[in-house]
Amino acid sequence: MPTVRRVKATSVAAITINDVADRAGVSIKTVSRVLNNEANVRPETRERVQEAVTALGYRPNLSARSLAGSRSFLIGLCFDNPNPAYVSEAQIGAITRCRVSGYHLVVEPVDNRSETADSQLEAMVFNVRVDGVIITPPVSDHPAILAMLEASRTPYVRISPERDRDRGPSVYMDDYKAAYDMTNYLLGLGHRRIGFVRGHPDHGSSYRRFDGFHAAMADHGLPLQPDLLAQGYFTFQSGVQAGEQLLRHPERPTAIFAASDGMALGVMSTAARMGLSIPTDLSVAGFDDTPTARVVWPPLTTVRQPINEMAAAAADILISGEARRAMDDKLPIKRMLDFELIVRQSCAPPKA
Amino acid sequence: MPTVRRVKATSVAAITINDVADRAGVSIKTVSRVLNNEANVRPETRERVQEAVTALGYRPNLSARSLAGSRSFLIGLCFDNPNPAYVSEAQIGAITRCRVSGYHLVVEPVDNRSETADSQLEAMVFNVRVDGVIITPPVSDHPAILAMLEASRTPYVRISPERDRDRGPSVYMDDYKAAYDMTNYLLGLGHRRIGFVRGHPDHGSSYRRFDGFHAAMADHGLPLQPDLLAQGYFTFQSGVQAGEQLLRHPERPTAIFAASDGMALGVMSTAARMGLSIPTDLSVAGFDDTPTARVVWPPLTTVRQPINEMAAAAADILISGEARRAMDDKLPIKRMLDFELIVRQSCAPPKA
DNA sequence: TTGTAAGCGTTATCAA
DNA sequence: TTGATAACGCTTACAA
Repeated sequence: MPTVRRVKATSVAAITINDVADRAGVSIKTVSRVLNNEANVRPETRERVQEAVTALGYRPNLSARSLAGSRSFLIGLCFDNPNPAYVSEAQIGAITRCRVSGYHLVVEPVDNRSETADSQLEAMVFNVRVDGVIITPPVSDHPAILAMLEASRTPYVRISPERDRDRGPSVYMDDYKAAYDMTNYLLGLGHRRIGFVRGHPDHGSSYRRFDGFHAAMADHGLPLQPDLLAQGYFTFQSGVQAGEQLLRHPERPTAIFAASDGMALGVMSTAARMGLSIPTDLSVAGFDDTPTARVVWPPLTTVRQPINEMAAAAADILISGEARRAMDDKLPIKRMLDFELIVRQSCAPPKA
Repeated sequence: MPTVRRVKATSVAAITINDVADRAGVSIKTVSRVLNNEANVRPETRERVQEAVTALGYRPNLSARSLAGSRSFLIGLCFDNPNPAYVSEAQIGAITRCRVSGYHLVVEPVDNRSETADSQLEAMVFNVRVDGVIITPPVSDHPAILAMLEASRTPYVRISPERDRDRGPSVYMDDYKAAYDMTNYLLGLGHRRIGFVRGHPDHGSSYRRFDGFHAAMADHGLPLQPDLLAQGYFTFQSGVQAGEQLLRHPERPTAIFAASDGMALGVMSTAARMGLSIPTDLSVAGFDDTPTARVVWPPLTTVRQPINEMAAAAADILISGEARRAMDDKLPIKRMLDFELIVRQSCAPPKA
């Protein structure tokens, strides 16, 4: 009876650090040094090792590195899923930064409303042992998740946190300045009676956006007019109602700036129902650049969040080790990124 | 000078299999047996071990398992990004199945048009050593990627492949039956003159959808009328043109079934321009259930692909080991999943 | 049914 | 500047 040879799954025995060391005529420790860009390796030795690496097509085994060392080369991305476009962009941004340093991204969708959402993340922290976790909103405010991460001393970066903004490293955009700039844009078109639809009172960004609007108006010598202010809740429906309130005003605004695209769309629909044409009779601006914003007619002028860039920055903070150092030193890390004003066709100078 | 004690990143020394073995009064091998659900462990021993595991909150180190064994407990998900909603649903589906078996998902966006897209995946295969890769369309047809995966003997599952449908395991939906059922639905509403907008001739699904339409009509004794057929290319614009062609017909159809939502939307816009109201004057049905489908007015009746379920099935084929066995045995694996008919308000019985 | 011992492929220690 | 050698925490022979 012939002997049955069991072969490993990957039929060709993978090339290891030993093969490289043999070929380069050095010890594995030296190969390791070159791989990790450590100092104290003679240039010619380094070169010889590098030659062997490429010649052999050597790929360090991540599991072995992780087991022996202190890094797993894995970053976790934790998100809830209300907005696929947001999550998708965040993933691209994070991956882009990860690739540069040979890191990989492990995704972990969680249910943000669940009290036990942290247990879904635990496997990533304790079994996979990711080197850090990026958390997108609204999960970036989940108390149990933050607590679990801190207890396990896992570095994390929050994207656009709302509450406890000084807790742990975070990356966000300048809502205030974005609203300021958008308001300035409308003022530049010649508008003076500008209505504003506020965001949900539970969200910090609502206040920052309102303050930006307020400041721009004030800088143009235009005091706040309460009858040009409406309260919204980030929803389409609340935008419809805010639109009704603002547009049935005897001296109705020539422009309305809503603190979210959803509400801006609601305003547009109200305007349409009232026979007002956009942007001729009314200019409308939104905030967020949702996919629908570019599909409606006329396409909505709005603010794009730098989602991609924020996620990349978050990955960078993790990979560079800043997050861990900040954790040890109790230093806060904050990176504020630039938004983008997306000018489409929903705004025009006021009539006559 | 006091001694500086360097402590590992995770301040609390992690609990290992040794701790569990000690507490349970067995050898680590027995703990390993229990962990991996191996046979030949006395029930009471098994219980004792399990007690120790929960009492200690033991979490096996994935890197160690991966290094020693043949599994990494990591599945890769490879996708291009034309459609965030699709990718997002696929991720949820894959993760759901992964969680059941303690697997995690590593994401890898690639540029499908790039000839060297496979090199982006190589790190996942050779460094991370994922246990398998799920590939979503259109990457599921990328020749270099499939070749690389096969050469490295990495199990993979293709979702909705178009070309070489017998190459490797795949999961897809029944385009034929979906088109058949949708046509039947229109026939059930009383339509007899039904126009059809064909999909892009380069896509296999176009033919399967057309065949389903054709068969349903034939089963109702309605022969194919060439003047009720229009060629489209999955785009909005091609839908506009197809709509013009079909609707300027002297005896115009009472319903139009387009092989994609994009084209259906184009048909709707043409109808609106011609003063036809939907669904009173014309019923329109689409295919794909894109996000826009539910936003337009009237909301579009369409077919939902079981993206979530397909990804879950793909993960299952990988995790269960079917994919690897199929690779060894050269057996094809195919799983066809059920679609869903999404009835919204764009279809109604024909007038009089 | 259980245990001993030898890896798995790296990084870390410490001596040369 | 280098290199033996010992971890790292598990699985897998193989033995008992």
